[in-house]
Amino acid sequence: MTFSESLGAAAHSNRRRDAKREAILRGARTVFLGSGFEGASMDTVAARAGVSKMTVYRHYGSKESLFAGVITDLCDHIVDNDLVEIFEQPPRQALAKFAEKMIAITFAPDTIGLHRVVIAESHRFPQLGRLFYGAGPEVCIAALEGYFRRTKGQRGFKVRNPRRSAEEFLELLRGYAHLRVLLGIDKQPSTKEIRERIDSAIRHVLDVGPLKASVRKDKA
Amino acid sequence: MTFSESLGAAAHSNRRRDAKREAILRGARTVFLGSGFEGASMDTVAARAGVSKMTVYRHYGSKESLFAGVITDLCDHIVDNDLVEIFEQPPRQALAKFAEKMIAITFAPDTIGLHRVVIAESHRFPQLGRLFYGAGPEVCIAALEGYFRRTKGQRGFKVRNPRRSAEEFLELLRGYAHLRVLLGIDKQPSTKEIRERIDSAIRHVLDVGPLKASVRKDKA
DNA sequence: ACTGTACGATACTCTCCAGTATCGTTTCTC
DNA sequence: GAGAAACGATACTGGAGAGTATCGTACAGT
Repeated sequence: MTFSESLGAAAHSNRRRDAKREAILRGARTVFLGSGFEGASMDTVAARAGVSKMTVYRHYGSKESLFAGVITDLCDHIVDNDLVEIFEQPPRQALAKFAEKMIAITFAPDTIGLHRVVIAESHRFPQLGRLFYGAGPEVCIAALEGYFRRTKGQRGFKVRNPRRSAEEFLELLRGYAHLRVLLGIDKQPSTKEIRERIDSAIRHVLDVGPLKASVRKDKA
Repeated sequence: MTFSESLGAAAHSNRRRDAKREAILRGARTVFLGSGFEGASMDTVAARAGVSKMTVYRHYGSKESLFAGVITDLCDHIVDNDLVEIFEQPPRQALAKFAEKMIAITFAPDTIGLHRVVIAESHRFPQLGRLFYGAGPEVCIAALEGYFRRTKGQRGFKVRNPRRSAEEFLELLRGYAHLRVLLGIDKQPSTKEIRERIDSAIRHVLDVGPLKASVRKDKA
């Protein structure tokens, strides 16, 4: 929810205006994520949104403002589903499920584009860097950290510092596969690599038996 | 493009010309890393290099060509020292030394700027993404992979797949600290975080004996 | 000293693009 | 159905920046 939206749009519930605003946002999203801030032109945005350029400027006073609106909107929807309920199952399944969710979010085309453009423009818009990190990575890290904190002391966990382990789990998940996608070298990581990464991440925080045979909670 | 130019310049060793070319490259490096490709202007580059704009165009025929030259030159010098001799010591010291080296390279301002700009422009210049990855991360991964391969079977190593372990070691090293710097949130990781990351990375690939914090006596 | 090549300075062209102005038309609200 | 707000189309301004032209000057090698 953007400030101007929650104010101006809620005051008068103009259906037509909101639809246009949404169209502008969608068009601008495509263009900005594809061409970056400098590379995008307002004419292209207007054309892509199927809207007159004047309409764009009636809604967003400047290119900067529109860009900020696009990024803010995207950041609001990076992690839409709540991650808490995932953890209501045995550790291995919980972490595996969480990992799959993380992979799906991280490598979603919009997330990749957002990632790229925010890194590129973090000089011009320093606040957007913080916004993105807080709405994306930080949310995921915090969710996992909370889980580790709740399960602290339970057998089977190799967690000493919940915060550290949460970061490390997610770092092993994305790793260089993420960079390769950001650089356009790979389009997506292979399913094999995803499987291996999930396995490694879980092994890093859980005491997994030497082989596939999962050792249940017996005494040591 | 770059190849023909570098040949032509080497054919006649004109000292003055080479000095100018070097100055242009230095100036362009600063401007491009600071403002990105679109954000940089050729006038600024010329001024920064202390050179006429015409001179810039006599050396590099276009902005694209100059940009490619800058990135190529930077990629040639990401990992300048040879990493092999580092490994000629006991595993822990070897890995610790290697890790410090990697941290220093990864978080060097020029590397950060290069990273940022290559990610940003990987659409416009797809080959530069591959060039960067091959000259930076890939070199480091391969060096560590080679070490793991040579020490295969030795006691103390938790390496099953040398390639995977090499990637994971480096991923734990940079992790979100790297992203935070790329986003301009942090200027550099703290020395404490660096220490912890090196420790985690080594623990991930080495069987480290139970140290101080291993015994859980806190939090009932 | 001589000649060719590289450099500097300035001014110029051309294109692209952000943002504005105008005004007629559509659509929502009451 | 009337009035108000929003939209569309088009043309415009002003500025920034890539790349060029010209010509006079500085420097290298013989």
